[in-house]
Amino acid sequence: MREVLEREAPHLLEKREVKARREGLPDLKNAEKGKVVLRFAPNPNGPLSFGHARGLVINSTYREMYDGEFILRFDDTDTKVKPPMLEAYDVIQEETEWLTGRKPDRVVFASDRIDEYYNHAHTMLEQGFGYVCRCTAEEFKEFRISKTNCPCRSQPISDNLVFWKRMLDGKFKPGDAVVRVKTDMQLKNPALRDWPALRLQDTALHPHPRPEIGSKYVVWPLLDFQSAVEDHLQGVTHIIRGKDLMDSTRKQTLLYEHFGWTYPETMYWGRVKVHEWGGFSTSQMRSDIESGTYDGWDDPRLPTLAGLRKRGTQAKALRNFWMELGITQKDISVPLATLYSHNTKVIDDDAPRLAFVRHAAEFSLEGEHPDKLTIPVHPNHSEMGHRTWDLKGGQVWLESDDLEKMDLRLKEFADVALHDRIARVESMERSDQRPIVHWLPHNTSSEALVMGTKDNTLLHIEGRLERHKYTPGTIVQLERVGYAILIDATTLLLCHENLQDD
RNA sequence: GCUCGCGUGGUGUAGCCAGGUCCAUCAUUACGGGUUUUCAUCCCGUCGACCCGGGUUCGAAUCCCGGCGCGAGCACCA
Repeated sequence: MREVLEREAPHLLEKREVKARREGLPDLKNAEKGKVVLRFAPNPNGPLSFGHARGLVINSTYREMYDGEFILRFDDTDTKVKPPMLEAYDVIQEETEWLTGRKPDRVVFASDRIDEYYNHAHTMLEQGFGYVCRCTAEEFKEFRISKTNCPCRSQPISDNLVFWKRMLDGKFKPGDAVVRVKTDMQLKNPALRDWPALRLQDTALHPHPRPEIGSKYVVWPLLDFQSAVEDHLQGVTHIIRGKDLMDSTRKQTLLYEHFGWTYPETMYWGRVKVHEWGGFSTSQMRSDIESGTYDGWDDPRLPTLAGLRKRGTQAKALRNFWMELGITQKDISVPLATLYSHNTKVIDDDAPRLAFVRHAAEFSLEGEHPDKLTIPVHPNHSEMGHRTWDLKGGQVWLESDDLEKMDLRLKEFADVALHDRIARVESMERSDQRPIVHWLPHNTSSEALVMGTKDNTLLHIEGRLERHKYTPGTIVQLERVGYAILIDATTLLLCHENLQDD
């Protein structure tokens, strides 16, 4: 068959290659191995959220694919509306390393680069493609809507330079003056018309949280200007970001044309909502934490990286999750089950099994039975060893919900019949089809607490936990309950939201 | 309103740029079955989709036009 095709229609064979399922991310346009520079630029107004992980995963994966460079940049140029949080700078760097598996090649603080932005603003005014606009925001909005030039647009360069100096010297109040990029007020897209590049901020009242910056500057660049200039300065070759920034690309391209620069290649992803979480914003979480609604940024109910990590979500699972979504521009809504499925695949092989008996009821064991029991740590991995239970004293704990049936098989142990508070051993061998339940001997267990989340509330389940020597942070599987991470020896947190129990 | 973008099973995703091998990929969910002395893991199976209408073409998920739906931007936020 293949020979015939090769002879008669070789093009059909080539097509098959093309249609094979693509592995991983699509190729970058105009990318040369070793010469790709990517960046991820969050506002450090809080720790990273679930959504930020996409930017980190996609950009850092391309860094690996192309043996390029990855920059982590703090876009911390707003001190009032979305003020940075001092602790976030370190937290974000640590979280970035955790998620991507290595440190960024460069870390850039926009607030350290203000002089660079000033220089470019000055160039812009000097060369006449920017101007100082003294209209109010409302006045300018009218001009934007009516496609008419604002009076400031035509003032001479010398005036612009004078006004610029007065801005820098603090002679204007916030709102009194702004530096705009001259584009064209006739542009079809209203968002692009003479967009603002730098504005004034009252940094006496709203100082920058970094002590070395504080109230040092009153003129601050806006995102579109700062980001555009910095991308050029850092030699960024590819920008991959949310499609909400599409107009940013268009604005910035106009600025690049003025400067005679070439804009990087861009790609976008759409909006992602997680069904169970709905909408969260960093500022909203911040105020909810301050008001005590949540325990902190690592509250497991919160869609933060810290919260996910605390409940045992693995970096690898997050990476797989975002890689699977890829970079389509579709706006999507995904269920947490998808993330949990990835996480389960990552953790199961390494999760030692432990018994946790919920709402435990105590029984006395009667009848012939050994006083010791040895069972595997992991049913699929004998190399993980075994655990030994001490049955001396004959006191055992069973789960309240399992007591509806009087005849039960204690897992890995014996068939028993329940009567009052007595469990009589009927057979060590499995003798019938009675249900198999997990259980614990009194001597090998302690009281414990398992926490979980459900519908944005915290669950607390009390019970008996098998004795163990695992350290906090270990992820175990509680048999018949679910995966959980150790907070301390007798406190655990369920990794995945359990939809059917309790 | 203006501007931009996106529409493949319940949820995601591949295929679309370079039309035929697509009665459409893979994953997830649900359901069923198997392995297993866990309601876990693993394995097998089943259900299930090209937004609508025209056009081009021998042939359209793929190209063109129109409609509809959804989303984003139009901040002196990022």
